[in-house]
Amino acid sequence: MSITITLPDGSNRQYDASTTGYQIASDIGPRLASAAVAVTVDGEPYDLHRPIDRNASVSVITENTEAGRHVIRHSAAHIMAQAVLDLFPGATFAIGPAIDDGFYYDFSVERPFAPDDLNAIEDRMAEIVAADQPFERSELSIAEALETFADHPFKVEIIKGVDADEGVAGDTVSTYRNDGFLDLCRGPHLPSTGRLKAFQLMRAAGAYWRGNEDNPQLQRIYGTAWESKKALDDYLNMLEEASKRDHRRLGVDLDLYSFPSELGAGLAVWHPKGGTLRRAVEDYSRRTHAAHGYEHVMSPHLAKADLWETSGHVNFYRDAMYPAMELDRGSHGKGQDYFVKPMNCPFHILIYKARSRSYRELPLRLFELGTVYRYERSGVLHGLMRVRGFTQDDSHIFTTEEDLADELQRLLDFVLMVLRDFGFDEFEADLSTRPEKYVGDPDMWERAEAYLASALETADLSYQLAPGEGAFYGPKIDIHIKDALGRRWQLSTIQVDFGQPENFELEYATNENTRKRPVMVHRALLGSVERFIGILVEHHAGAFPAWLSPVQATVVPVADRHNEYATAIGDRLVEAGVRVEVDTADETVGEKLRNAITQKTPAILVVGDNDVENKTAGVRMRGEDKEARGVPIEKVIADLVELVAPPR
RNA sequence: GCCGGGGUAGCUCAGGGGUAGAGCAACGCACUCGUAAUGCGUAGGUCGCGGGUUCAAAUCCCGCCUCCGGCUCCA
Repeated sequence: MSITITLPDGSNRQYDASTTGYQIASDIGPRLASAAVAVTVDGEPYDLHRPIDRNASVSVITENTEAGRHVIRHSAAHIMAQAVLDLFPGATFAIGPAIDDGFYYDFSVERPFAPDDLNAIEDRMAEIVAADQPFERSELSIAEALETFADHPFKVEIIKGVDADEGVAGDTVSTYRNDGFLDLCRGPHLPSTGRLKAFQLMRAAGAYWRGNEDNPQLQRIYGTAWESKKALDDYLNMLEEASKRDHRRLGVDLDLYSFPSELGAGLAVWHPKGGTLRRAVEDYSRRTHAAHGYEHVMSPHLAKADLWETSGHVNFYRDAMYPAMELDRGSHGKGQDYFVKPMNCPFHILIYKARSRSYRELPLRLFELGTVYRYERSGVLHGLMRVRGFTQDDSHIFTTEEDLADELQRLLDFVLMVLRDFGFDEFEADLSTRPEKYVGDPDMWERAEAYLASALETADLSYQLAPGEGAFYGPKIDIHIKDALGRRWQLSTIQVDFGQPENFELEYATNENTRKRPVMVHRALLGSVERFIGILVEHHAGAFPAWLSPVQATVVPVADRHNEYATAIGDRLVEAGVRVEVDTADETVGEKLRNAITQKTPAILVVGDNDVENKTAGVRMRGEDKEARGVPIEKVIADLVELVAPPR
């Protein structure tokens, strides 16, 4: 019997009903055949050697694509599990998917894996790869599978689970066998273990079964696998580059901030240079908000428990709040509980409520660089990226529902402008819609979701829908940026809130002198200033755009006798608004230059005899290894003034 | 919080029951130098904190703090 195979280019080929993806790939070309790791048949992933027995559209998955690497990594996970089960008698295995950049597998073992164990496992994996064992697919009924995996309780749970997605489809499950190792798996897999060309185990860690702390903790091993040794090396180099850019390391090298253990976990102090950087960021934020119709407000760090009860935080957010402090306790009576603020919104609401509001003053945009404190569990703290006290560029917009669409559009334009000004130009957005538990009118929700979507479309921002992921009080947009290493960070968030205006009974007077309830929008552009600066440091690898650099220019005198001239130039630059250092250290030019380069100073001015005589300087810009000699000092100053100008 | 690995000079790290080590940084002296490390010298440590074992603890044991990698959550 003959079947018709349709290829992605629309062409058709005739085959026997027992053909395989490998056969088809080979007919197209030998190079494709050797790069192929699997195929899709009418969109469904198939092993290369799994027979295709019907008319279908087939496309070949090659090893150098994300889909291809997914297959490679999934097979690598199997081979690792096989090695672990070989080496650790009594071990049982749970789940082992491919993930971004690699794979992991979770095991239940008698003792946690030690670093040396990973080497042994890697060696065993290499043997399995060398043996080039074919992966063989077969299908079992649920009953057969339960019997087959009776010794592996986590597999049994997966087989029984209706929602589980690991190889479960209808009445049967598929398994893959290579040599003596059998795993429950949906596939597809590489044709054989020998096709795993480049892999490395990365680390072991504890992980809860299904990510739930109430479940037993398993031992997870992370690995990475690639289509070639070169691709693996590139990835390892990227990790190396990332660790060189680590904001915690650069924080020390560039003297920006530190995390003294005397302070406590998750708390940072800002050194003068970090303080300067942070002030540049915050000044920019204040300036641009003022220019975009925001009014600056300020609020204290504490408020009475009553306020947090009205706002719902005590009910919904208490886990992340610091415990209450009882103040003003009299000699017999009970005092008043106060909470440190985890959010700024209730304060801004109180400002709104301070007097009656008219439709004429809406949208009212209240802005604050508000420092909030959230209790984060000790294990999750991470440099500036995850701290226990941080400052949000926070704003609450009070608007009529009629103005909401326009306001969201303006807001999104503003967000993108700000992120671009800091050097980010790749964005992705998530639109999170109404969850099962929600407050407010469903029609209003739908309208707000539509406004958010249309704002995204008008801004030409690609976005993913996250159905049901909105907060209970309103839908939201989250904006992610991609940094210089291609990593994705969530920065901005725009959240519509139907709940708080209700909680606080907010109103405004309409043009007909009736009372209506405003809609609130919570939004933060940089998110947390601390975290944002951590991301900036890593994105720019510490070589900040000149307007953000703590030191924008360093003046290097060639010898002692040029110190006076160098200092005079420094004074001129300070007057012109440039952040400058004059390096009069008793060192060679080479050493002083090296220090300034290591500190990633945007501009270095070297001055010697010729410069003193001619009122010039040698100018060496960051990233260039050729300098300009004898530049007239007036031009140097004018150029630097231009260089350090903020984007707006 | 849980699992694993760490904490020795400002930084990066070696050492491992019996007088605490290196490189860089710092400080001093000499050198006065034209685009990525001048030379010589000096100083610097309750070996994270507390308790225990021991004639003796940085080293072994216990507890705590803190950092790193994960789990979970999010700015």
